[in-house]
Amino acid sequence: MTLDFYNKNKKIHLAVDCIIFGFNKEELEILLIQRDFEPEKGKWSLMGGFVEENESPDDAAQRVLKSLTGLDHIYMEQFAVFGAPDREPYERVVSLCYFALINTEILSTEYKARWFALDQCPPLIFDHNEMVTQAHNKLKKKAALYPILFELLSDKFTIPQITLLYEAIYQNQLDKRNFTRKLLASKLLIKLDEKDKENSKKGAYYYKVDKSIYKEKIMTFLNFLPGWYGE
Amino acid sequence: MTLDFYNKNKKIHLAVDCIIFGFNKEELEILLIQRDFEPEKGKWSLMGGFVEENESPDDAAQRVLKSLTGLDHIYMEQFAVFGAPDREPYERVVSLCYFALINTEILSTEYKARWFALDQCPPLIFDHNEMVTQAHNKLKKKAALYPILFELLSDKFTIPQITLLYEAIYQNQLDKRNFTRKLLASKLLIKLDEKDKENSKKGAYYYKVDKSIYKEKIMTFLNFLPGWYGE
DNA sequence: AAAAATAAGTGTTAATTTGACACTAAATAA
DNA sequence: TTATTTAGTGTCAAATTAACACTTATTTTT
Repeated sequence: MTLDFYNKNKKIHLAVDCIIFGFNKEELEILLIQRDFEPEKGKWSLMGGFVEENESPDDAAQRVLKSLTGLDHIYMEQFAVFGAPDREPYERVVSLCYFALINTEILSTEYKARWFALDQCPPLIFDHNEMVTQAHNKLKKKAALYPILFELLSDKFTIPQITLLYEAIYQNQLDKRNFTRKLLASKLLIKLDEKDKENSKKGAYYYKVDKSIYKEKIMTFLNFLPGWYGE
Repeated sequence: MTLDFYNKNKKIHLAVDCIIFGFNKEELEILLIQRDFEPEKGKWSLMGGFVEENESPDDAAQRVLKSLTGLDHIYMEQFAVFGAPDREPYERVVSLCYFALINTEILSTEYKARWFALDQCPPLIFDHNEMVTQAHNKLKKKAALYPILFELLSDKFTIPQITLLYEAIYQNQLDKRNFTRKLLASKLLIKLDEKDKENSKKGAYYYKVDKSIYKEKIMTFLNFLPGWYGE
């Protein structure tokens, strides 16, 4: 069945781009690849690729990310569409943008993707720098409203670690006492017996997320940061 | 310049769909059209159409909405992508979804689009019902966090009116005194001398948004509703 | 002209949450 | 044993929240 309705429309290249933020104890980083193919060979860019015939955009994002970085089963959120007719100089491509935040350690060194400090991000191809800026803004908002960040850290983490993560995202200092109080008030954290002794002499207790109440409690996290609500 | 890189990719039909919520004194409504063209002729659907060669998706959404409803310069937000390979049975189409909230009164009767109470939305083509659900969830979240709703009402409005709007969106009762207090605490509202006498004997004062401080104050609206944060 | 009806508008209080503030505790290294 | 380092904790005043019901202005009815 071929309908005139569809035939009259010109199809468009559809792509996905992945903005992967990384955190590992100190600062917020971003994952980039140096293109070893034309066009724009040799330049830095986000991980991107076309949506294939029989996959959804979400699947395409997963596939592209895995093929370029080896990262598998990363939960990415689709957050923007870049679709200006002339955004790529060669042919028209509409790009669906996804972002995620992961622990930098889980990246295998076999792949050519490289971490950059967010504030030292090099010039990227096309409109990719703008994509990074928008993704960072989205991340700030998300972090203020949802405890997603717990999921994105490893399955266990210390309070000093999560504090540093929030400080990295917002590029600001947080009051340790007040922040800890809010964290614990959520009742989402379960204290483990184990301590992380790598980062201090005293050692900090590990916590994990209480998944059983996670879904219902998700909303108690509003106002998570004092006066910091993103954008 | 034709690059192998692009040639290897199969292009895809790209469409936009517009979810337009309407409010007018009482309940939340949704704008739909009955298709007078194939495929799915005669069925109810959202306002949709393809992205053309030389327009951005945002422009396409504006054009499609205007052509089907006459509505012009409506600020719509792109909030989701529906892209499962088989979401339309005829050919593959990836749809970019936009939503907005407007006053039902501004719709001209010359067009065939029709308002439905949100809770009496008929079955729609393809995955359009799911699009409506997702847009409604997004609207709830937005309304809790931003004072956008003021912009979507007419340029002047009464406090009882805006209270009803929030109640319609959240399908819940709000405490009039507490809600009024929060509204005024934002200092975003300027009281006018004029009263709306249509809806009560006593009459309710009109207010308008103080645009001069609107931008900076936008964030003071967080926690606008008691315990209601959407999703 | 008085009374009834309707929706607008307003205040108090107790409980909770916030943000500002600095010391003690635990472990290791010197 | 002393010094060093980072984890972990408590108080208080101020602000915000949510629960609560009566008065006011106007029109309609009698």
